[in-house]
Amino acid sequence: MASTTRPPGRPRSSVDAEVFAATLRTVHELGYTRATVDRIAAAAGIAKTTIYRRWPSKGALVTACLVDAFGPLPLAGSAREEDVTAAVRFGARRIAEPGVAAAFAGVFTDAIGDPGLREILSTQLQDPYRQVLTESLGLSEQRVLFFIDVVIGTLLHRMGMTGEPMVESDVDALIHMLQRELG
Amino acid sequence: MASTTRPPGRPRSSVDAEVFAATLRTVHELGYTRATVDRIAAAAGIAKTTIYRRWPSKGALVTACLVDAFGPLPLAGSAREEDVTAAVRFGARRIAEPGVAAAFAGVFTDAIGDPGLREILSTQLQDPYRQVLTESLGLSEQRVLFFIDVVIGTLLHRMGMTGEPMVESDVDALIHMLQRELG
DNA sequence: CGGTATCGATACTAATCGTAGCGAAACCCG
DNA sequence: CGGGTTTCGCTACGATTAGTATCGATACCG
Repeated sequence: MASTTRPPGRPRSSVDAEVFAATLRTVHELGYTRATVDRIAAAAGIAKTTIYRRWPSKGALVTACLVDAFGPLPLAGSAREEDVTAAVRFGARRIAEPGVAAAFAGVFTDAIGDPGLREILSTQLQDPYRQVLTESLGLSEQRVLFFIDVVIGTLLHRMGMTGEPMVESDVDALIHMLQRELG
Repeated sequence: MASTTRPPGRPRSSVDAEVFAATLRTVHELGYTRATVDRIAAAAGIAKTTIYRRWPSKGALVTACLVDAFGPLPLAGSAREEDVTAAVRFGARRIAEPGVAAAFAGVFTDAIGDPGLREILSTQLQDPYRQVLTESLGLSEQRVLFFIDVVIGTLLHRMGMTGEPMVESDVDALIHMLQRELG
C-alpha cells in the first residue's frame, strides 16, 4: 500500500488545481507565447517561484495541465465501432475547452528543439493514450498512430485556426470517415 | 503594365531566396523557438537589421518563407478525384520538406494572441489556398474547410510529433478516406 | 520548542524581439 | 565625375521573459 507517513516540513499547499485553471485561462486569453509564468502565477494568486518548485519549466507546467485536462480515455474495450465514436467525441470535447488547443500547440512548438520537454510530453501525455488505444481497438501500432494523427491533428488545426471548435456535423463526418477506414 | 522605372537609391540586394533557405534550415535544425532572428541572419550571411527592413517580424518572415515554399497548388480544375489526390500529395510533399512543419507550427502558435500576425497568415497563406480549392473542387466552403483541416492538420501533427514525414501507405490511406468522403 | 520543508517577495542573469542611429556602399541622373 | 537617394552592415539599446538565488516568515510534526 502507499505510505501514509507524511514527510517532515511544511506540506505543500493544495493549489495545483488552481494553477491548472489559471494556466488554461491565461493561455486562452493571451495565447501560449504571451501567457507568461508571471501572469499565470498572478492569476493563480501565488508566487512565480512556487510554480518553479513544482514544475521544471513552462512547457512542463502546460503539459501537466493538459494531462490533467484530458484525464483517462473512457473506452468500453470491446465494441470497436463504439470505441471509435467515443474516442473522437472525447477528443473533440476536450480540445474544444478554452485554452486547450492553444496550450497544446504551444507546448508542441516548444518541444521541437527541446529534447527534455519532448520527453516529458511523450511519456506523460502521448504514450498513455497511444497504449490505451492500441489495446482497446486491437489495431497495429501504425494504424493507431495514423488514427490519432487524423483526429488530434484535425481537431487541433481547426481550433487553432478559427478559435472555434468543430461544428457537430464535421465531428460526425470525421467519425464516419474513420469508422469506414477502420471497419 | 507594371512600371519598369527603377526607384532612386541603392537597390535591394537579391538575397530573399537565401534568407528563406536559411530560415527553413535554421528552423529545421533548432525548432521555431530557438531559431532566433540573429541566427537566421547569420546563416544567411546578412545583418539582422536587413531582415527587419524587409519583414516586420519573425512571424511575418516565416510566413513569407512558407508562402514561398508552398507555391501555387497544381490543380487540373475539372476532375475532382484527381484533384483530391494531387492536392493531398502536394501537401504531403511540401510539409515533409525540412523545417516546413516546424515553421508552420511555430508561426501558428505565435499567431494565437497576435492579431497582426494572424492577419498576415490568413491573407497571405490560408485564403489563397482556400479559394483555389473551393473553386477547383466545387464544394461548399464548409466542406473545403473540413477537407483542409483534415489534410493539413494530420500531416502537420505527424511531422511535428515524430519528425518523420508520413509513410507512403498512410498518405494513400488519407487520400482514400477523403475520396470516399467527398465522392 | 526544535527540526524541516514550503511560501512569498525581491533581485538577478541570460536570451531574445525589435528599434535607433551611424558611416559606407550602390545605383540613377545630369 | 558629383549630387541625391536608398540600402547595407554594424553597434548599441530598451523591453520582455524564462529560470535561478536568496532570505525571512510560515506551517506541520514530534
